[in-house]
Amino acid sequence: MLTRMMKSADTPLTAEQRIVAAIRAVPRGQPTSYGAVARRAGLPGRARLVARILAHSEGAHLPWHRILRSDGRIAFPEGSEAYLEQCQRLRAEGVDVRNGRVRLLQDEESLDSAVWAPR
DNA sequence: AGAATGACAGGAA
DNA sequence: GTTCCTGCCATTC
Repeated sequence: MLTRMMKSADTPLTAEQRIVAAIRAVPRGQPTSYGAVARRAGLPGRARLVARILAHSEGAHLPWHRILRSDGRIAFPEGSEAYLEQCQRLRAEGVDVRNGRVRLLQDEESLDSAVWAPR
């Protein structure tokens, strides 16, 4: 009682904390979208908040490179420093990046469904 | 307070 | 498959 109040108690996580957690949960080699991260964090419609948090969280060691636009395209201007860095990091995880774009999985689509029902 | 901006999304064309 | 256009949300001018 007293002890649990002193620690972190039940302070509801802030929107930012939930989003950061959702970002950390994105598996290697399985990129997702800003909007999907927001939904998983329980904040539908706040894709732009996800983007803003990433932009301001340099040094937080987040897998920022796994977050793309809903259409699978890299969000940075083509050819920019960050763009190239993102391509290379994704490829390093085995992701097929073609022309600055990847194939995103649907929300309920798991990795093995993608493996066993490729298209 | 109103306008502009941004690592966006989804549907229309 | 595209690109284009409008809506969104939060912050900054």
